[in-house]
Amino acid sequence: MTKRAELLPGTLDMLILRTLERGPLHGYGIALSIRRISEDVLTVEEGSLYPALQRSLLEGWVKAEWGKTETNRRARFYTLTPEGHRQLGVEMSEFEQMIAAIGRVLAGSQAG
Amino acid sequence: MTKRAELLPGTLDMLILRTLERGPLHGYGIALSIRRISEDVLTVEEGSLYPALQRSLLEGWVKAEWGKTETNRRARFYTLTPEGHRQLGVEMSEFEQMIAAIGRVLAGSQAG
DNA sequence: ATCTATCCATAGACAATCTATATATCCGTT
DNA sequence: AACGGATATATAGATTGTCTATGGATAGAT
Repeated sequence: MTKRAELLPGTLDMLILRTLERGPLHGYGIALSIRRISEDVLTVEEGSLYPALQRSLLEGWVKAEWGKTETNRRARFYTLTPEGHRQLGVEMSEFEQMIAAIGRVLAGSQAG
Repeated sequence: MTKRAELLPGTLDMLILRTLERGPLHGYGIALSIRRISEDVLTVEEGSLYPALQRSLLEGWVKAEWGKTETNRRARFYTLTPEGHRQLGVEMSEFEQMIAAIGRVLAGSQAG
């Protein structure tokens, strides 16, 4: 059976940063948010999420602090930094350029 | 320096199959075609291209035979099989579904 | 004859994702 | 009080895909 990817590789950091642009959130909440807004198309596995958050911390795109959720659970809240905001802009514009280019290659059989 | 990807990972097979849907072509020609149609945004490196073609051969999505180019050069021409055509349809529809989902996350409009 | 562009192909490095696992807590149910 | 399910973080290891680097071959132009 063909294994269906849960995520388009190379887009996870962008999705996380965009999610955090709406406000600080903990890891689990980020994963839920992406899944819900994507209407269950995009599933972020823990094994992808936490390494990605570590990368973003190292890059200075997010900062983290421990806190409590609304339901009184211990969780680590991530906040977008100004660098992260800038990075998101870069990634979104590169992504859109690529999608447009892919669209040009794909166009022809279904575009009409 | 930030390393810019030449290609959105996970899309190469689809781009190759779609290129071959227009007619048989050799590897080098596939790379040139993708680069030109994408207006230099997408660059397919040899180290990505040939392994991808080998995968597609093994999967039965393409078949290959040696021939000559218009300029009298020895080249291996790849042709899309019916299986490859079907596979392309699957990959394009999954891709579009993902792009739509990513678009929802990036746009931030919650569907209700 | 030498250079450039065309053409195929592989090995190894590297990065990103997924699978699997471990730990821990809160809360409702039995 | 014990249990299970949902919440929550995190890492190790496997897998996959792409890129870098390299090698070889040939046609045509200088």
